[in-house]
Amino acid sequence: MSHELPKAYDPSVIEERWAEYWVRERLFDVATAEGTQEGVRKFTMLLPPPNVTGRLHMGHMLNQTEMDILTRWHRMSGEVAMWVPGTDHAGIATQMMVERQLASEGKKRKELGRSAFVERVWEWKGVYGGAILDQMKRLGASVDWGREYFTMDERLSVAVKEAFVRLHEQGLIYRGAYIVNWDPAIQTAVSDLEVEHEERAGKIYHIRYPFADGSGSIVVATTRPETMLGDTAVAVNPDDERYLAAQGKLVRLPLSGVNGGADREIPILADDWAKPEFGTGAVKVTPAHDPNDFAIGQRHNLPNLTILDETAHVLLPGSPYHGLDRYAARTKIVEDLKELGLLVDIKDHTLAIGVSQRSGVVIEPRLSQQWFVKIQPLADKAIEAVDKGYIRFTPDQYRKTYDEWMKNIHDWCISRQLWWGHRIPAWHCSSCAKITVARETPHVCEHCQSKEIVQETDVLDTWFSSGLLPFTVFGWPESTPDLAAFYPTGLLVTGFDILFFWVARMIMLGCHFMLDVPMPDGSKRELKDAVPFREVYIHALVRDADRQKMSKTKGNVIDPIEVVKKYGTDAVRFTLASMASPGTDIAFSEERTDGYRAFANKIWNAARFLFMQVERAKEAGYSMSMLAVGDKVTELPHETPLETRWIFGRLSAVSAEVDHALADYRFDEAAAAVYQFFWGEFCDWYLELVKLRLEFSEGSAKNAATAVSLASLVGVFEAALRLLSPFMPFLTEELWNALYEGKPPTKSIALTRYPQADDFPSDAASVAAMGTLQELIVTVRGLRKEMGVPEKEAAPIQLHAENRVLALADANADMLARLARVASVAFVAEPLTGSNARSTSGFDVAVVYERQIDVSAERERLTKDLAKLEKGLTAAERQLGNEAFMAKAPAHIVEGLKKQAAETKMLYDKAKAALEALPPA
RNA sequence: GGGCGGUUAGCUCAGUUGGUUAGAGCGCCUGCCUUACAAGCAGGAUGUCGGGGGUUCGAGUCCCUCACUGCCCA
Repeated sequence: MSHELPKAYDPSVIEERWAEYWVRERLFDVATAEGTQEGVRKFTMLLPPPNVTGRLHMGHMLNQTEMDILTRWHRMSGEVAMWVPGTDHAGIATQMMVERQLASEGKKRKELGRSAFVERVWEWKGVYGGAILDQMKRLGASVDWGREYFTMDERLSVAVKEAFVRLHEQGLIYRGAYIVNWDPAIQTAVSDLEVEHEERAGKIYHIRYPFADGSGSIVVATTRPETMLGDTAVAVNPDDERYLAAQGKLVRLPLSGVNGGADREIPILADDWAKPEFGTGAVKVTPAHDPNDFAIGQRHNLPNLTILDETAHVLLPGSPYHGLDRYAARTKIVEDLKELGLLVDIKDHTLAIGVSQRSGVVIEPRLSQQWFVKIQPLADKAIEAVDKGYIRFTPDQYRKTYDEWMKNIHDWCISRQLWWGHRIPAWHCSSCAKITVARETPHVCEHCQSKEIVQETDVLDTWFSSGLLPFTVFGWPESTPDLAAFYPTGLLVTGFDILFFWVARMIMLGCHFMLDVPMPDGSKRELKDAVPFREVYIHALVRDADRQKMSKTKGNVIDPIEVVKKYGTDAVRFTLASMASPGTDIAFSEERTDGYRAFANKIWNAARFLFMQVERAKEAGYSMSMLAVGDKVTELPHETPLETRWIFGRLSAVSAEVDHALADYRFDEAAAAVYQFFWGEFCDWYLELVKLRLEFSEGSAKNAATAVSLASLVGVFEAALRLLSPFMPFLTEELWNALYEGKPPTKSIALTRYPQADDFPSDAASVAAMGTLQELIVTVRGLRKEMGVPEKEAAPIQLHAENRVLALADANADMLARLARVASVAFVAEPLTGSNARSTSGFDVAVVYERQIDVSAERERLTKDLAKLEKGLTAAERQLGNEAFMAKAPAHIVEGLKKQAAETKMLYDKAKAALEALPPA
């Protein structure tokens, strides 16, 4: 403690040092052995793997702050706390990133070829892929770096392959031609979840299709005229009387002729899908380019005519539209229809359009061969797991959201037409056209033994591998000690945006695969132990200070690293924690962060003060020894002054409060409790009061009260640092180490014990007595201010109260003198009601000071007070006069109200007397 | 179209199973360079709890309804 601390806290000079130290010393790595010990409590959690191409954003920082607070809290509470980090190979994003890089060199992916391209991606990953985890390291996330993974790691790839093969063997994976969401920019299928629905202003076109027999025509309505080239029918509702005669007829499809040939003829059929009230009531059916039309096509055995290629250009050799982009084709087709007199009408229409979340282009529904997971059997177990309470959601409302989604789930398209990702372990045979799915690369077709086999070119959806992580990170399919020790994990903390993408899929896949893995003791695993995690905490969105969603286009994105540079990691963490009330979005404001930087500075200065005192004490001959880590303070020597008994009592209560709040994921309440204690009680009151005891000037005698005060000051501060540590790990690490003069009992404050309520003596009488003194001090301060007593001038007071209070004031006259500049206390028998007096429920107090009374201000204050008191009194009396209330309300409520009414009456009378005593205006 | 949430001080938000006269931080106003801290100290002002109706001895809290607003799904 001999070193000097700078006057103001500068996080930038300490944070990087500690961040590096924590990683270098491997402080948060967990050995498997620790997790397998009998009776040891475990807290295990997976980091939602950030995208390997990503940079840390505010959402990550919130997510990681919450996880780090919880992990540090559990760790300090004596549990084996393991938080596993890793990154996701992010198939589409990474491939796009590298393609962009290639483009800048004038190269194309397809020119490079698959294996060279994949090699290139690995190179890219090696150079840039660690960025986001480096950012995490800098922010001090207390993760187990020894267990860091990447979803494309060899061992995880083996697991992915195994999962695929097993699902296939179980008949839960199939391949087929279905309409999928096709991204024409990236040229791959994407899942339903990767499509965002937007409302856009568009048009609806009414087009006349002439009957083939020349007997008339029918008008269809469509928002996508260009797809008419692929029409294979027109549908009308079977009950639509307008079209009864038309059913069964053929129409000649305009513009459909190729190479100058005749237009195709297609049937008019009846199908419920056609809604009479929509458009003209007749719809064109394009099975290969619309999911609903595809379903109609299935019902009526229509041919599927693909007329758009993988890039959404017309694919119809011989047609004048061949090669045109979908929108160019639309323009031209509309023009041509107009010319032919077949365009009946164009109306404005708001259409719901699917946009690829990845590339931003409009999704083109496309018929293609894809791989799917038959999801219902998995979903059934996933529903049961949550339904039976094996997995608990916080906030609880997400349980419903989850349930809704899970009950309306569709088969999952898991194939992607990409090169970067886990390649599907299936081989196509060119001899018999059958497919061989295998763990090891096969040499021959398993059906016909032909050697003409070639591996499937598609890769798996990235979420397929992420969904397996809760068990693959621990070694599945091998039965490893880690898997036995750490599965299921305890908690998952994430945002609602990936509830379906990831959370739901982990639950489905975990429940499915882990049910087959026996328990560590060899018994059969049940669903409750097959779940990937027991709790899910879903946090809100971080918005900007104006509650706007952050977006690159709006330009209101806050870079957490920038804010951290400006205010320090601890201040940003504290801001996020203090605003993280479950279910409420966070409006991130720098003003707030500035406030928490001030909090950090406050603590820093409290430490400076404390170190200063310890120095002086040493010079005065006091010896100081720190408590051993984890030692409880069970009882205090009888010389212990009131304020020290009080602060220990408060410390005990706050420890309990923080513990409860964190157990309920109430980061906001926990942060507020620590903040209020540290600043509002420890700094504002305790430090000021303890100054009374720390008299080290020459000539003052050594005494027990000083010794115990000094030891308590240091002890309470040390414990408070531990209490704060999960929220502000950097500041507390620095000060805690300073406290031990570079010889700390453990390698980090993060490895000490979290303060528990019964670690400290809690004396209710002292806490109550301090409460009375605080009220007295605050009241006197207020009076003095009002009366214009100069700040530095001491003034006598008069006090009227019961003996208990008088005795307290008498015994603690030094406190009153120090904190309220009380020169002397006179005890008076009569109630005090003058304009220099104030009354509380416990006492009347008057400040004795000659002054110019601001009569009008005083009258205003008293009149306001009186009105408030009268209102309260009326309400209370009405209640007490209410027989029903007296009869039905519980006794303690009635008692409380009676007591309160009496107090209010007393205060009312006094205020009234004071008002009447004022000289007339 | 279906579902879920929100509306409390100037701003951002708390408010436990209904229980006494609704809180915090920031901001605002006033006075202080009080030897840890001006990133500070002390004092102060600020609310028809979105509107209406109901249940109850008692409603910010429960129910109905309306308005506004956000999100998810189709």
